[in-house]
Amino acid sequence: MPSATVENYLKSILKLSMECDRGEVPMGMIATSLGVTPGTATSMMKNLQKEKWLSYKSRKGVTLTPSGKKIGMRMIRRHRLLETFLVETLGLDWSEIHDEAEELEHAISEKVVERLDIFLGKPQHDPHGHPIPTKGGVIRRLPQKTLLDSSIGKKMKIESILDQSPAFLTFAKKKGLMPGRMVNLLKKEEIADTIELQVEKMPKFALGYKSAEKILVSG
Amino acid sequence: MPSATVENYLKSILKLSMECDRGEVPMGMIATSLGVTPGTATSMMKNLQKEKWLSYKSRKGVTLTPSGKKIGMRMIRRHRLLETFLVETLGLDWSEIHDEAEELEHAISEKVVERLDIFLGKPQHDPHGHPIPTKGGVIRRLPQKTLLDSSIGKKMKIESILDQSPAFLTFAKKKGLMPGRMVNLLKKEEIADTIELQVEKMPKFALGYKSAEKILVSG
DNA sequence: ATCATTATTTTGATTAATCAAAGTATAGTT
DNA sequence: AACTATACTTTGATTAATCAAAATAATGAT
Repeated sequence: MPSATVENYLKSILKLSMECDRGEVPMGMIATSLGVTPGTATSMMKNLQKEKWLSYKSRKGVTLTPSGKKIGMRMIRRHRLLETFLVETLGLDWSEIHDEAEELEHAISEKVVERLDIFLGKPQHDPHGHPIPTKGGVIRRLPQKTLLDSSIGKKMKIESILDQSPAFLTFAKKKGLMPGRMVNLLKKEEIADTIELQVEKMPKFALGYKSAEKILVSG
Repeated sequence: MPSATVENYLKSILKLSMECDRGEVPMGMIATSLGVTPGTATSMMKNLQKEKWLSYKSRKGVTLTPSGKKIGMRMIRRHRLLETFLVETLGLDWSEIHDEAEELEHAISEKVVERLDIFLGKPQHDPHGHPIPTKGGVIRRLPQKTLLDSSIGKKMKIESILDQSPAFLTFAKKKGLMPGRMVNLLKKEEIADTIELQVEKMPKFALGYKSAEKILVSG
């Protein structure tokens, strides 16, 4: 039974290893991602290795073992199911659910997670559009690309918003850029560093390249 | 922001002070109720006093301050709302909800508690029949007595089961002795140390005095 | 009142998680 | 190759929560 702290380390390491992947996750990323000093991260890695949740090579980095990955995945599943519950059932706002879920994910039992999953109708995505891993720890992934890379004139479904900062989320919401909506990329203005787009029946508008890369679409 | 441990101490002390009340709650009860050694309890009391959550008199015992009572009440509210949610919404069994709620009550935020309360329709009682304190920390209490003390022939409503052990709960459930049901005390057999009773349209049966004192009724 | 029992407090140690600051590699210039 | 900056590790200390066992007080029976 890992502590809440350990669960957080394993979840963060799993996420880091999925994003910026190069076999090993370097110490520095772990420390910043968890908001601890590098020394704390190092000493924690030694403990996690002792428990066989990961393998740690000094000044190289860290790779999760299957059992470590399993715990990390479990935490992601819990987090995303909880976020879904908080929005769908309790009507909390998109922007406030992350911190709530962050606490609850350590307190909820396996049994309650599975009941929640059934109650919610086995959702595939959380309110941010992130896929919810299965009980077995598998992420069923659609082929996705960023809005910037999608083809002009083809209607795409918004899958998720990568920048989860309250500021960006609020902006995105106002423009209709929410998971599930259909979006049409009208044109790209390379020189102006903008794209023009239209979400369903809303007015068209422009978006910077940087922001367009924060929107994942499929279809 | 008290830690989960502190929340547990304050909740337990509040409960003890409501049950066996004599002004001060003695150390021994606190230690056993929390499953720690007496020494641990003593040193904890000193910390809690430093934080102004209670006042501690050496070899006398402990009384909660208003702020300590408030935290204790908040935990009871959370616990009972969570138990209600687990049974009503997720369909967990009566006998398994206590431990789940015990964990979740420390992780849930004020906001989520209140949303949950609304979602559940502001229930007055948890599934065991225990009253749920209001947000302000008030327990609205009906006049209640034990089944043993109720008058013969008068139909009473079962309010709660005092013995929450799985064994007793399972037995009570089988016999229909559940909060909300109407019960009729048919006769008392002082010599045999039993009462005879009937729950709604179920067959009549006998119950020992000791067990009859574990059922709270009103009406 | 005296002594034994029980209740409580003290003391000294332990564990998990953390930090600050000092030390050591590694990588990237020049 | 030498040097500097960055990345990482070590060391020593701290805090909250706990225990075991020794010390002390209170209670109750003789």
